[in-house]
Amino acid sequence: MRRDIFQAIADPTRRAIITLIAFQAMTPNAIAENFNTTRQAVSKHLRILAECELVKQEHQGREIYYSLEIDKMKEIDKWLEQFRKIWENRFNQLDNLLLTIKKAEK
Amino acid sequence: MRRDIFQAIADPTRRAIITLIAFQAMTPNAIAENFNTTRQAVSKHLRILAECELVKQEHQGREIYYSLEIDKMKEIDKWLEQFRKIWENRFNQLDNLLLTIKKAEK
DNA sequence: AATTTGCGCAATCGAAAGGTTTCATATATA
DNA sequence: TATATATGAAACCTTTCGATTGCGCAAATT
Repeated sequence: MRRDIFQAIADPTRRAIITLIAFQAMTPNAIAENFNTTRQAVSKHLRILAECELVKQEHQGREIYYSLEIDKMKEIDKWLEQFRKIWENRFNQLDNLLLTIKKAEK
Repeated sequence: MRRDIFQAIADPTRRAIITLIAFQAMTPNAIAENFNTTRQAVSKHLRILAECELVKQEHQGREIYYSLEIDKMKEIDKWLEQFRKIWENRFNQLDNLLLTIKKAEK
């Protein structure tokens, strides 16, 4: 199935996993210890994250270390870009308003 | 049901709606004209967006104008913050590497 | 060689998602 | 007042999601 990064971060457990492995690679078992679910459930989440290339695997013996593909996260940032322009502009408008008020006070 | 902004933006149609009404308020009918679904389907999406306060309504006679609650979008940005630090740091590391190479060339 | 450990995969299940159709209601228009 | 229009809500259906259970396989350990 076609996976999407926005769909990937929709699930709270997956967001937690992302945060967890952002700084250090971890095995499925180690990750699962942090949640109230089975290892298999975590494994499924990892598969979804891997499908949309949000995580990368590093095999080491029988263990698999998962780590965050940080560049992929930029895609979310990229989508936000269009809106950031708006809210920054709003802020400028507020600036202008405050300036107008100050002028009026003089 | 408890709605979540990340769940809200998981659906591609909802993301398109968000982009559509980011700059100007629109009625459900006008919004629906842009998609290959019924007005009722769009209405459902709007309800979900309203539930997590991503859109605000402005009643005007029998019409309802929907517009984006831009501040709510910042919550996504806020979550991204922690990762932005990482990828900016990566960039600095690359900078340092390039610097080291330059030094070595001398 | 036998057993334990780490892992992914497949089957199954209940809940939720997203869509359509049908309706009820309020406002505009004839 | 009768009719058309804009909208939300409810009922229903199919697909997808997230979780569990049971399994098989490869690597480590005994």
